[in-house]
Amino acid sequence: MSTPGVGRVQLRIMQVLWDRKQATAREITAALNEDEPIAHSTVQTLLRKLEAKGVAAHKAEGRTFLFHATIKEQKVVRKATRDLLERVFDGSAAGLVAYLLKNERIEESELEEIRRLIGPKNKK
Amino acid sequence: MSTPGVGRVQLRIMQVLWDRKQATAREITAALNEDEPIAHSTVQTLLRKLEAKGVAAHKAEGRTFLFHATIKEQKVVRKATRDLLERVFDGSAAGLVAYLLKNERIEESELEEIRRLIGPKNKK
DNA sequence: CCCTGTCGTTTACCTTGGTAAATCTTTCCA
DNA sequence: TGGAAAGATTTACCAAGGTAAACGACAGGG
Repeated sequence: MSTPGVGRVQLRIMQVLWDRKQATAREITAALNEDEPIAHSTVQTLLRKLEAKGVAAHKAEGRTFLFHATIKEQKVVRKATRDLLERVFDGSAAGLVAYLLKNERIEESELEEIRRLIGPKNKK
Repeated sequence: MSTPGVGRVQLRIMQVLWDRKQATAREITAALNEDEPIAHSTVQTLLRKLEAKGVAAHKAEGRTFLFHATIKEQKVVRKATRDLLERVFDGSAAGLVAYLLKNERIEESELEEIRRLIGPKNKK
């Protein structure tokens, strides 16, 4: 299976799991509520859906469940990025990079790092 | 209204409209079918949905409709990119650029263009 | 011992995107 | 002139994502 897609809120849940390695539903709800209101039952429903698609799992810790991610963040990042690339930039990573450089503000310190990543012009 | 989101296929339809300035439903169906099979009625349904959300419109040309986009491609590109940025890269354009440079193949000729866009290191 | 709060589970909607057949309508040619 | 072809419109599903109340089970305090 080719990395299932996760929705917006589902992703936020996954991010909590990646951050903390493991967390109870309650903890996740608390974490998400720092940004936007969401009912605990909603979080539980989403956790189920995440487990159903195999990207998260849980083990019982007494009466409560401890959830953890079963897929690497890298995979999800890759899929999300590839999606944008395919849909909007005709598959061209360079096109997206160019777009970002032209249209989004980037700090000089960050540009520095980017220059480093590209490396010097190597003449062929 | 803050630029409505358009789905995968809806976006492909919009891309045809941006390309050709205007097109009939038939022409759009034909264009999409070059890549993947899709029923004409599906295209028509989607065109309606696009009109409903105000990103496309039509004028009658005899018995048939001529559709055209009513929103700039730039807007949709921006929204889609911002979405990925917010959801996955914590809003950091530099983070996404770095990710792309590290994980996606980019041609040397394209790198050249990217270097140009960044500009030379200006020492502080 | 029982009541209440906390767990997880079940059930129920709503929206959006996608897919497409069925149907109404008009045109035009055989 | 009558019916097929081609438009548009209506109607119908299905899946996914999100939202959340309702419900059943249980542990722990008073």
